[in-house]
Amino acid sequence: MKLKNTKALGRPRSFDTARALDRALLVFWRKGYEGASLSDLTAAMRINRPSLYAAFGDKQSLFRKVLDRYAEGPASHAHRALEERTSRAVVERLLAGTVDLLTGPDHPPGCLLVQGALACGNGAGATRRELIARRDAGETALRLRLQRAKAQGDLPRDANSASLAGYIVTVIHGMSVQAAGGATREELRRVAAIALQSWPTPGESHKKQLGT
Amino acid sequence: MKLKNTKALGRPRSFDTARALDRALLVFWRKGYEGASLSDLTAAMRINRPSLYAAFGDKQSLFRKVLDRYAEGPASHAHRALEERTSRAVVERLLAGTVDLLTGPDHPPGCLLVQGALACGNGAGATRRELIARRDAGETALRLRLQRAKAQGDLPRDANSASLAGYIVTVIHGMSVQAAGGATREELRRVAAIALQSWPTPGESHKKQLGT
DNA sequence: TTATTTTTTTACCGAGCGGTACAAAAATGC
DNA sequence: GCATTTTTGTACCGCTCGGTAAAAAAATAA
Repeated sequence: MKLKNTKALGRPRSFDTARALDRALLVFWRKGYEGASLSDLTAAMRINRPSLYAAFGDKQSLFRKVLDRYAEGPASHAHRALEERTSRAVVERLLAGTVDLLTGPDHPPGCLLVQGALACGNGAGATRRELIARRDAGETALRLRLQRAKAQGDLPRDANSASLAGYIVTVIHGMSVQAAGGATREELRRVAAIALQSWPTPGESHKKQLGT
Repeated sequence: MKLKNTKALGRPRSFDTARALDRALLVFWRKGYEGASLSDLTAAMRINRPSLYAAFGDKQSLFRKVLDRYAEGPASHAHRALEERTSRAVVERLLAGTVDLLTGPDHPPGCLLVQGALACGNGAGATRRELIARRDAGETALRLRLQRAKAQGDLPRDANSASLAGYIVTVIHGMSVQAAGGATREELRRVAAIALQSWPTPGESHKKQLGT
């Protein structure tokens, strides 16, 4: 953490970096990593190119900062959902919050982590892998939360945490594609409701689910 | 239909258009519409640029022909799945065939209709909308099949065909994202199995599902 | 004031993009 | 043979891409 306990030397920056990041986020969200050109970005951020490079580094570095802001801002519901008391409440809140995110009126539809760089040219391979890693991190966090639920008797002992987490994450990613295609909030809520029907009840045992 | 009842005039084409299309398909599949450059395409197709334009038109026209070939070839399981006798068999076969497609060893992972152009720059907007239309067509075909199932007593009268079709398509699109991120065939089969658990039983009635 | 530091502005770079003009090459028709 | 038709190979077009050099501008330090 850098403390600004004294006046900075040199010409002061004329823009707010957080605001500029938010504007860059909207561009990447709508157009993806490759589809967002530096001209698109600088126009939206209302800064010129050298200022962008001085403040955020190159395009890939800017995108990573945007991803961090996305996780702390628009997608922050996911962290809170994992803190619910029961696994059922966790996935209910996770799905409900995701539907709201994917169809929010103040930004492009869909999920940045999905449509940022799903398939891309050679130049964006590193960014694509970065997004895969962040999606995997989310799935892992949910899996660990479900394992805890099993230890607490909140899920059947024969429930498969990894498969259940994979299922929920799959539904979330699928809803992201649906939202990018124009699905409405109500449609996605109905999808989420059906998805929840296959959620195991604490006492119940599902024959086809085995192991950890 | 043009019949080639006589020898064609002029210099004969030195490549097989179907083979060339298959090679272009692999490039678009892996890199998406924008990520696939004309140099990528001509190199993979083993033809030069003017030959490509003469045979297939511009990039967008080539992509549409590739989409048609994708539907008739690798993704043709979907048509066959809809012909199963019961709605349960339809979705089981649809999911199983989709998992095999998404993780096939002879081509890139994932679904071309999803990762072809999910979010993109201004130049690919028309292609993006084309993919949305094709995904919607698939969802509509499934919805109509489920409506028929209801009429035949194969699904509860209070089942919502549109929501159920939306749910299955969402799972399929989500599995496509998972596959693009490296999910294995076995992982996706477990996801499909869980997704099927919320499929309604003919006689049974689900309180939260209403209407058509 | 003058020196120093940082940001802004303008202009530009080489590379790659999608797309095409043009002429040589290879077939058929006569 | 020779004209005609189509495809091939080469070389190129204007444009946009991500990224940067260089100097003017705006602040602090002395």
